[in-house]
Amino acid sequence: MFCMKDLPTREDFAPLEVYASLEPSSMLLFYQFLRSGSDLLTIFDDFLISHGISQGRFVVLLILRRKEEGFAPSDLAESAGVTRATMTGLVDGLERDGFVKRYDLHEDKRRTNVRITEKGEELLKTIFPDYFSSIADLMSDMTDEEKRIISKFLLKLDIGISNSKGAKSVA
Amino acid sequence: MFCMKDLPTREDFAPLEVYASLEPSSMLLFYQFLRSGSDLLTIFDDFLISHGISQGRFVVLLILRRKEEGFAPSDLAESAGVTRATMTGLVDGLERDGFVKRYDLHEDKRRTNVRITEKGEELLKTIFPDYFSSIADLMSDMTDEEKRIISKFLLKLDIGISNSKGAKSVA
DNA sequence: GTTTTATAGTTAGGTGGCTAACTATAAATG
DNA sequence: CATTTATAGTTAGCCACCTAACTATAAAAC
Repeated sequence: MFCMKDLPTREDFAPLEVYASLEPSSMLLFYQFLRSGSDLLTIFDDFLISHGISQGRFVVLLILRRKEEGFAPSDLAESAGVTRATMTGLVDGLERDGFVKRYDLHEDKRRTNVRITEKGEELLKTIFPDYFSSIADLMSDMTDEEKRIISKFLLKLDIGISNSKGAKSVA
Repeated sequence: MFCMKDLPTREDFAPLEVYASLEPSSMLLFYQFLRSGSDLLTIFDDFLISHGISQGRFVVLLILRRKEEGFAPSDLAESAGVTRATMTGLVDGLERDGFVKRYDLHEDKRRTNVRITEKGEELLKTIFPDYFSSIADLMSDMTDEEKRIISKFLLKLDIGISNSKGAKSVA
């Protein structure tokens, strides 16, 4: 979550113009983007919590739905973008509540296979209708053309992001 | 943070078309946006941690810089978008390390005033040059015209977001 | 002017991430 | 084949946020 509800204004940057590297338009967009992204994440979280599931758990169920034969916990972690340690906790909770099940793989005793259960599928089915319509509502002010433009922007931003990661200078 | 590195593709939504409320283009943009926003937040975090400060603390210092005479902790919490309890912890840590100082307000013994110290200012000054140039780099693929378009999009999204909040149906 | 209500800040305890270290098994190497 | 190295998963402990409850003070209402 990004902690800055009151975004700085263009005037706030005026006293900082001694810094040659300061680009107010980039700064403003950066903050605005973090703010919106963070708000969207919060809304997403709250929505799921009101349906009795955490974001992490929900995403695991969504991923499991993609492949009937199940996933290794490490693949789930990779797909979800969390550590294996975190995935252990998510799967523990989901299994305890009966939404997923672990199966042993006898060819390699280190490995495990995780599958969604019938109960897990049912949970998703109760959430989906609201979920889809809420997201559609969020985007309802935008035309398809606008969506296309934003999507292109996000790709450019991703390029900036991966460059940063590589350079390790990052912001 | 948004847990879903492998975003769903358009094909992933095909089996879900039984849901009338499903709008694949909205869903894809929603996920793409969450993903990029989350990546940006992570980069921002990592950058600050490499400079020895947490995001929450950094934002408090940025806010304090805006007003010489300082802020009440509750105003800081409001501006930062965190709870008062969280702000107590942030100010505790910053004060312990000498970056801010609490002052009593004698006209109302419940209240406190928090100000940035010289040491706090110095810390920001060591971070700023890198900070500004890193953000400028992130945005370097975009023209000013593009920034303007994105900014407009984000405002539209914010409208969707505040509508959701009001409706409490939210996604 | 006593009592009720509201406000500022803190404390206590919970959650969901993380890293680092550990266990068990498998694969590679001498 | 014995030993080293790598891999899958888990455990333990940290951090930053949250909510709910508490303390002290101030303001409002009888």
